Amino acid sequence: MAANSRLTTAVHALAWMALASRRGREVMTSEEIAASLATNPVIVRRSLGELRAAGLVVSRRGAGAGWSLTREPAAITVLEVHEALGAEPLFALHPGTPNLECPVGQGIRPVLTEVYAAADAAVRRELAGHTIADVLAQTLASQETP
Amino acid sequence: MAANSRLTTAVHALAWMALASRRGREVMTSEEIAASLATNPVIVRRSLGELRAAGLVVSRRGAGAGWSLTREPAAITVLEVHEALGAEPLFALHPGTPNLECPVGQGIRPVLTEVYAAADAAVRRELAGHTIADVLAQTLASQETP
DNA sequence: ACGTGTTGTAACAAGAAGTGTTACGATCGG
DNA sequence: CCGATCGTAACACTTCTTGTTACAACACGT
Repeated sequence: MAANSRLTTAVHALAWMALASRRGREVMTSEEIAASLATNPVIVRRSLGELRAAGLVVSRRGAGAGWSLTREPAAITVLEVHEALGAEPLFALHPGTPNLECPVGQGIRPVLTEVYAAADAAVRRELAGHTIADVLAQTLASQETP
Repeated sequence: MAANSRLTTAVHALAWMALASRRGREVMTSEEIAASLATNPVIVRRSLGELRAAGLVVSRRGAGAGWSLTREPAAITVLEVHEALGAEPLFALHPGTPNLECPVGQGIRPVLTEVYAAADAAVRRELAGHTIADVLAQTLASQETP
């Protein structure tokens, strides 16, 4: 369970909200969203709470409250979701400082930092190429062939 | 401490072995390598053990034993190191199965699998563009300007 | 104004993974 | 045969993620 499934949770929730919105249901409760994910409503609130901080969704309290998208699904990229969740670097440098008396230990960190940044940028470019609308369309398309 | 520093450890070790090899020291003990990383020899043996399984290094036991590269540093890409360490997927799908009665829950998994695979491929392309020799050269170059 | 439904959060448990340490058997060169 | 070194198991510690329960804050309808 090491790898992050948080992006999956968030994208699924947004796609589900996008579909409901298209059907006229603009507001959804965390419980309804959790039902689609087969998980706990608190998980949904936590995830969507981060997306709200990034401005992708809004929530209203009180009776008849819930969550809504703030934009068209076609205007939300998976990259934005990823960053809203506090994207962590793919790779980390040494846990502690390496031996600086060694030529490699002294100079390798900036080099690896650059390599890792390039890999990170590549992931971002890839995620930026998909929107919530794309994901939803492909999800529904895969079910039209019985 | 969430992110993987294993790639850093392994690349650092290989670069250090490459430098030593260039200086005539073909065999290094895990203790010498650990000294450059400022960590425990067992950490090094664990990392290099995975690289040995991938054929990137060899080890010899007994007195005067240690580790050696099996190829020129210019022929080892960072991608190979990454894969030798058992590269895990960047993102995971749902921890459990989502609700299959929901159209999104039913169809989203293959869609996300594709998106994640594309991101993975992008990282691999990036890492394939750097070799141990590159990393070592850049590491040493950064120290020539006092 | 009240009651109800929902969010917002805190607290906690369980599990997984990474890092580091100690210990000890296995192996090989001299 | 001895000593150095690998190979590996066992363990502790930390951090992260997921999931759960609990409860206060809040807002809408009546």
